[in-house]
Amino acid sequence: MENTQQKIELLMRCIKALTNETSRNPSKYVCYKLSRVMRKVHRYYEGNLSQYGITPSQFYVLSAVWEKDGLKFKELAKSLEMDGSTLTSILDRLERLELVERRNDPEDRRSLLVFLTEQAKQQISEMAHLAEKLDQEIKERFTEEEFATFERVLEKLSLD
Amino acid sequence: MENTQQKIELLMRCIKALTNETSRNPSKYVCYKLSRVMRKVHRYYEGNLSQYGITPSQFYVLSAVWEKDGLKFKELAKSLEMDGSTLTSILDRLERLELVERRNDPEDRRSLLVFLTEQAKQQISEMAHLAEKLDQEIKERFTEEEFATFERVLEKLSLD
DNA sequence: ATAAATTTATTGGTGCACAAACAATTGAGG
DNA sequence: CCTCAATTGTTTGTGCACCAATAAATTTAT
Repeated sequence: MENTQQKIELLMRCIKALTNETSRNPSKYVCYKLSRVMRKVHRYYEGNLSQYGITPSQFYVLSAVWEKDGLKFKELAKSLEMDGSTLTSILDRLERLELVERRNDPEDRRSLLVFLTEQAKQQISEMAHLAEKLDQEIKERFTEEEFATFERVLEKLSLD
Repeated sequence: MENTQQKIELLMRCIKALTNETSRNPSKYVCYKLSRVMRKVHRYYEGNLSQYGITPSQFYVLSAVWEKDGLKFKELAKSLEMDGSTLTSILDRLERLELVERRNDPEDRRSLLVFLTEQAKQQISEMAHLAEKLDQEIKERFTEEEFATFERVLEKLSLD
């Protein structure tokens, strides 16, 4: 009887530990989990993209410009949900790498338009291919349904 | 007949757009989705934790020290999977805020031990309570099974 | 038409995140 | 011992990410 009681207590402690209900460890927080995983995946992309001399964030910007060449700075920032000042600094680096070009908007002198350089146009599809491969590697580790749920939750969280 | 053909083409384009198979938009990449959501959730935590004058990362460090007071710098960095130099700068700020204290390790003069201050001990449980509330708000938006799958995928990604 | 409000991109400042170089200390092998 | 290798934490440098303040241009209101 006592033995049973002890077993029950042990099991309850296990459950609490597993569900992190009373733990003080930060790994119980959604935000912490997200940032940890994001950093890990980011480093993985980073290590692979480094052969092109660019970072993941720079790659996202290039992809967005690739999708719509010559779009406005403002639209670019909006589509990437990125603060304008962050985009400014990324464009500075991409321009120094001669992958991107800023041109004046003939219709609004406050605004500016962003274009890929010829060099970037030649490289970007190869970069995208690499990124897709990395994605595939990640997805392979899960069932389709599992990963679909994962992405659905991400999608829902990115709204609001 | 032609009409049917057109419909099929339209539907196929829809499916491609939905599955992002051929899209150049960066939002198709797992890494991009992760970082976007992470930033969003991070900002949400940040806005709430700001009443205590700390950032999410600082909160994670405080929580980890709260869990095990006086642990070694090295162990702390390892448990948070955080680069040593990052932890150094966070501890600098937490020490300036008088929430944390660095002490020499009597057993190894290279090593140092990290402690919460009295002030931090008084505040940390309230902070943790807030963070749990924020987590709860996020989880409420999904079914239990959905979120469990989400966390399981995160967990699996954070390994290896 | 002109002053005021709004929009657009940049700058400056803070706080991560990480790699590389470094100084101090400890451990191991000769 | 004593040198050489390994470990520990900090510093330095780069790249985001975001806020607040700014300057230039445009729009609105009067």
